[in-house]
Amino acid sequence: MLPMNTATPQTRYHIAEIGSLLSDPARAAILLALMDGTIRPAGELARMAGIAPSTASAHLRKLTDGELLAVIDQGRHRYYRLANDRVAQMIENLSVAGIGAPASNPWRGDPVMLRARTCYNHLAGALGVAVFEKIRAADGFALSGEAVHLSEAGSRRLKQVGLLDNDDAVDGIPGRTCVDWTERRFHLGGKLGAWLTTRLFEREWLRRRTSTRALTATTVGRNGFSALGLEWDRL
Amino acid sequence: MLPMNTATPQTRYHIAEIGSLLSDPARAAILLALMDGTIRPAGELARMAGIAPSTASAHLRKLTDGELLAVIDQGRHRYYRLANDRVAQMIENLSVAGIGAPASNPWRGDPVMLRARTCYNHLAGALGVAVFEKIRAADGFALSGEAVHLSEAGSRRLKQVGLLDNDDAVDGIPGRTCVDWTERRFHLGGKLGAWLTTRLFEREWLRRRTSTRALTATTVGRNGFSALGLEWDRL
DNA sequence: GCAACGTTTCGTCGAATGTTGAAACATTGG
DNA sequence: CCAATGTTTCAACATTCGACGAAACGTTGC
Repeated sequence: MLPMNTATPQTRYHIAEIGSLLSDPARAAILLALMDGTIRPAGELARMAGIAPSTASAHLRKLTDGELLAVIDQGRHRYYRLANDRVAQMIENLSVAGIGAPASNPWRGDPVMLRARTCYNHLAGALGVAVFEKIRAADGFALSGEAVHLSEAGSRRLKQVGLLDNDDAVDGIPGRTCVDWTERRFHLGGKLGAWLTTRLFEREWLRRRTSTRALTATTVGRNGFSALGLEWDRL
Repeated sequence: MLPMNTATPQTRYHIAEIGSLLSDPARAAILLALMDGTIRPAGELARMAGIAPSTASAHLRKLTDGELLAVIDQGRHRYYRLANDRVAQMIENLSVAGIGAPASNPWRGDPVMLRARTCYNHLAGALGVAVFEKIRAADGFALSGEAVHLSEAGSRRLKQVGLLDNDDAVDGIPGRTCVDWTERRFHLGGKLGAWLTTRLFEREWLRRRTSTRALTATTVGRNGFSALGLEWDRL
């Protein structure tokens, strides 16, 4: 046997391992079902993937062993979730490249998804990117590498538009920059991103569309974003 | 059977299909071998992956059918290459998330790779991002979406530092913004990125390290980058 | 305790996939 | 035209992997 490429000794197995986890439609369905950041029990995931509970159990075991999923024990239920937002990002990226007509890609075609959607547990799409940019433009973020923290100015800005109260403690919440695959720019991820997104739901700025990751802005939200310098209708 | 998730009808199969292609170590090795943008004949890829030519042929067929690879017929040789830089990017992204200790990720640990490397056929890493930023800061790019073209000012800047000649016709070459996974910023991809990178090799600013995608700057290159406002040693 | 419920384990079946050598096909160069 | 070289096809084999039902395991609530 002639000498082979030794430059990437373990990476190939690493890639193959992740590929194996993604190579099954049932597992893909499970991952996609959790892409909105929800936490779901095994039986429900089985139903959503269209397979028997026992089959799902095997798949879930593989996915957790592979550290793509994490599990939360709660009595006779076992709730599964994506291990972290990197996994979500990876999956979002995956379906963009490669096979088939670009039309088969939901993010290429669906303007509703392009405008505003959740990526794992935080805001993505044109709106996600725009919000990130507006806050950053106001020096609202302390950035170092991919780490993000809300600055003094950022807190002030959020209070101005009514998204932050005086007794909220968000200074310490760590965020991360997250690449928005449709916009090819950054949006806010990490715990800070999740917090802000939760707040947008609480304050009723945004509402989830049924059975999609797409989001719509309420009238309150439109006004709020407008106060941030963003016009929903122009996104 | 209870109702299942109909929100993503075909995406799951799409993901599973790409996952299947990545799920084999031999195929992963083939893809990794082409990650530096090289074009290689089937036999060589077989050798690099450590498999028989007949086996490699089967894998290559799958990869081309899946549009992850493209093939260039040239006499009795068939040269394979990555289908496009999206595929390269997807693979680079893949190995970041998921299984195993982060230490097993080459881009996390290797400072040489972090500083300058090729992504498919163009420049990436800290240098790639910095070059993109410097040219952009000088209004050197016409940006629209992910499309990039070199502007008047950009041509002028490149001529100043000796990377562009008067008889070069680069106005029409289409570039694309490409997300740099280690830096979490943009660098220049597409045909324009490939052109610039080729030019950097031609002018001997950069040299490939043996058997890696990592790059080193020559003395000429250091001076050149310095003229662009970049200090190689500070990257 | 006991019944109901959710989840996992186990055994088995069938389909899909990777592997190879030998043979066929294609191209080049004498 | 023929030999050498590179690539693909073919047939056969071994292995892996997903699917399911039945049974075991664990938890909750009466």
